[in-house]
Amino acid sequence: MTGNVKTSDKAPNGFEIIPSGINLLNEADSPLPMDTTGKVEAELDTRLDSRFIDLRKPGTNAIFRIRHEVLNSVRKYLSSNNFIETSTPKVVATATEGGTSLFPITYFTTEAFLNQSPQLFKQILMSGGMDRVFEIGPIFRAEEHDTRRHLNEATSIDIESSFCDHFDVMEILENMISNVYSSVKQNSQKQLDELGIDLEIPEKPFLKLKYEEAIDIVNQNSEEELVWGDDLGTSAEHIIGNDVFERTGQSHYFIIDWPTEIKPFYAMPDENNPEISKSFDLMHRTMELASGAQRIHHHTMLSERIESQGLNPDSFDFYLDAFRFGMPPHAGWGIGCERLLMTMLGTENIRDVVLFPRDRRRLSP
RNA sequence: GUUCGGAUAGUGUAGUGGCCUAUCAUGGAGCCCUGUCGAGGCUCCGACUCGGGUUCAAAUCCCGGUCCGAACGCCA
Repeated sequence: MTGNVKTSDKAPNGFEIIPSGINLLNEADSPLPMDTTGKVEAELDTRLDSRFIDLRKPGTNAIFRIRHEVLNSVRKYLSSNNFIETSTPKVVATATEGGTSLFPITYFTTEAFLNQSPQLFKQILMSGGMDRVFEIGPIFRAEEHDTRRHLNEATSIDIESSFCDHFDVMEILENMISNVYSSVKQNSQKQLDELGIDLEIPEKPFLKLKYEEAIDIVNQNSEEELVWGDDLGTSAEHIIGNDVFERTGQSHYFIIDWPTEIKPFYAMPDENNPEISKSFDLMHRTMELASGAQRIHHHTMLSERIESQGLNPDSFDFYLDAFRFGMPPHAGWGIGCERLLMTMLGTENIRDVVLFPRDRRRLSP
């Protein structure tokens, strides 16, 4: 449309165009798959089937502009703290950590898998003298989970840093989270307004709750009878999250001092008490956001840990070799980008913050 | 994977055996009105997830399939 733009008190936006010409660029079919004006809600499933229309709604659009701001501020923050961005393979020969199921694919004539985490590769880089690295990329999990907070393809923000322990990287993590919140508040206020969100920046430092304290909270506040060594289930996470929130008014906190047995093989056992590992989870009141640890940097110890978790060290040669020629002590973490966004914006479903989510039932669009 | 719940116009919904040739909103088509609003008024259009069963009678009850949601499990 061409014409003169005039200010007008009566126009909803404060201005209007007095047209002198209209040129039809392309016609739209009718009816539309859903309403874009906010008069009639559409269910998530309907919206995802027609993302191209859904994205025309200001609220949906705002989410993805904020997502950009989150990733942009993560890159800026980590870069300015001497981390360099890396890209590691998503097509891999073996399971990363053994725990979760992987998607098998055909790679020419052999079987390969989609990677569940850049973990092993970023550790290899530590041996190569790339002292501080980060990666933002897709991870794939073949778990048949069916919840509001799981995806089969997610975006992971990962760091690894040499000459650091778990406390050092926890500090980087909480600083980064705080920085992301500030950046979004500063640069995406229009989008936050569109979503009706008054963003509160989490207070630092985040509470550090010991695993054994977390267990006590659950046992005191519920019917559950957890014993040392048990993993924390969903309802336990909620009980702990609510307890922390009531006491501190904060949604973010760390759980530290996890039993070595329930953490991945590469987590460093505590020197004074090997039953406990130098690992942590970053929790939000509603769910787990990140996990990290100081890593084992001794070849022999690592090889033994792989074996004791029922895995075959031979299939980890490509990884273990990096520990034989001078691996510095190092630590790192990985945080789910979608969970970070979801908890920040308070969306009901993680699929709300992914353009084209992949879950157990959805492979298209 | 387990348990529970659901599926009605393009979209979101009402309807728990006969009053359903199925409600309302939004949308579309048309007419009227109108400096502004999600403009308004009127007319019309458009749907019971699929298959089987019960019954004189099924959107409604029963069985199975498909799809969807929630909690849990698993995990980030």
